[in-house]
Amino acid sequence: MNAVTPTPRRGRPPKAQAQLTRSAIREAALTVIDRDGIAAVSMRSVSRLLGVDAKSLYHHVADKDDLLDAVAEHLLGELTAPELTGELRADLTALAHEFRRVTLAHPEAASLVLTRQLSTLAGLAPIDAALSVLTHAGADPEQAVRLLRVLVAALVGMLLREVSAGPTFGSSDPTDIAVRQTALEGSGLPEVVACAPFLARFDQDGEFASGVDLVVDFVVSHLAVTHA
Amino acid sequence: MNAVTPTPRRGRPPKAQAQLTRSAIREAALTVIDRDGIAAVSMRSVSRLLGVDAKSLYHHVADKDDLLDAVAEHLLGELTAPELTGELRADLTALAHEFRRVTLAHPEAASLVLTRQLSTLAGLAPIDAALSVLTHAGADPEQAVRLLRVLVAALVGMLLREVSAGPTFGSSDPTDIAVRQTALEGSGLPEVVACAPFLARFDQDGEFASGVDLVVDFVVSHLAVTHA
DNA sequence: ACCTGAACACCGTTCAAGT
DNA sequence: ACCTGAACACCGTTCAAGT
Repeated sequence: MNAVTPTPRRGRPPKAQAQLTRSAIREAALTVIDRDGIAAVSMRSVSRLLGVDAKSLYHHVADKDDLLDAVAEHLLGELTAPELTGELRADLTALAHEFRRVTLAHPEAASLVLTRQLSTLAGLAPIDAALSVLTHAGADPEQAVRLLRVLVAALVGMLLREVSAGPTFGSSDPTDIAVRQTALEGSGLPEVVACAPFLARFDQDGEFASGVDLVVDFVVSHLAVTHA
Repeated sequence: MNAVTPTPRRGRPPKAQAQLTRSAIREAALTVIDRDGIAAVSMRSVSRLLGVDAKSLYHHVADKDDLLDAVAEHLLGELTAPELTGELRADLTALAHEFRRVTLAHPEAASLVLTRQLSTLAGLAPIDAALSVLTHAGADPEQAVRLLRVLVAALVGMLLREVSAGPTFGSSDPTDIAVRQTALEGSGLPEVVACAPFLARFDQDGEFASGVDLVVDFVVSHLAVTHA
C-alpha cells in the first residue's frame, strides 16, 4: 500500500491541498471562472482543481449558490474607495471608475458582482463612501439615497452591457461596425437608420467615461439646485 | 398492443401536441418559467409539458440558448410603443413605464429580457421610438444615441434590481424594513448608519417612478441646454 | 472534524434508426 | 420531415460510513 499510494510528502504537485478551506475553494472557483467562464463552474470542476472530491466542498460552503455569493462578495471587497478630495465631481467619478475596475478585473465574473444580491454587509463600504460624497455636497439622507440608487443603477446597467455585449451590441472593430451598420440600415426603422453609424459603434472605455460624465453631471446639477 | 397503448384518438388530454412548433416550444418554456422560475427551464422540463421527448425540441430550436433567446425576443416584442404626443418628458416617461410593464409581466423571465444580448433585430422598434422622441426634441443622432444608452442603462439597472432584489435589498414590508434598518445601523459605517432608514426602505413602484423622473429630467436638461 | 463511496435524480446533446 | 432509443458525459446533493 505504501508502495502504491504516494506518501504525503511527494504527493501531487503543489496542489495546496494541505487543507481545504472556504477561501481556497473560493479562489479555485474564481480560477475556473477566469479560465473557462462562469458556466463552467460546477462543484465538480472546482473540486477537480483542488484535487479533492466534489462532496468535500459541502463542508465549507452550503451549496453552489453560497459559493458564488462568496466569490461575488470577495470581488466586491477588492473595491477600495479612493481617498476623497471633497470635490463632488472628482470623487464620484473616481468611485465610478474604481467600481468599473473591480468589475472588469474578472470579466467572466462580472455578472456575479453586478446581479447578485449580497445578503451580508460586505461591500457596504463603497456605499458608505458614495453616501459620504453626496452628503458632504449637501444632500440630505433621503436625497442621497435616491441619487445613489439612480447612480448605481446606471453604472450597473452600463457595466452589464459592456461585459455581456461582447461584439454583439456594437463594436470597436471597423469590420464589425460596418456589418452591424448595414444590418441596422436594413431595419426599415427610420430613426434607427438615421442613427445607425452611432448605434453600430461602441467604444467601451469611451462610452463608460462619457456615461459617467453624464450621470455625474446629473447628480451635480441636482445638488446644485437644491443646495448651491 | 393496441389494447395497451392508447389509440391516437383518445391520447392524453388536449396537449396541443398536434404539431410541435418553435412558438409552441417557446410558449411552453415561458409557462415553465412563470410557474417554477428560470432555473427550472430544461429541455426536459419543457418537453415534458408538451408531452414530447426532449430531443424532439432540437428540430425547432438550435439549443437551449436559442430557446431562451426566443423567449426573450418574444417578450420584448410585446412592448408596444405608446403613441407619442411630441412632449419630450411625457413621451420618454411613457416609454419607460411601458418597458417596465413588459419586463414585470413575467418577473421570472425578466433577467432574460434585461441581460440577453439579442442578435436579431426584433425589439428594435422601441429603440426607434425612443430615438424618435429624442431627435424630435432636437438631439442630433450622436447625442440621441448617447442619451439613449445612458437612459437604457439606468432603466435596466433599476429593473434588474427590482426584479432580483426580492426582499433582500430593501422592502416595503414594515417588519423587513425594521430588521434591515437594524442591520445597517450595526454596520459601523457612519454614512450608512445615518441613511439607514432610507436604505432599508424600498417601494418598488415609487422608486421606479421617481427614478424615471430623475432620468427624464436629466435628458430634458441636456437637450434644453444644447437646443432650447 | 473532515473526507468519500455509493447512490439518486437530474442535465444538454449526438446520432443512428425508425415512421 | 419529424420523432425517438440508446448512449455519453455531465450535473447538485444526501447520507452513511470511514479516518
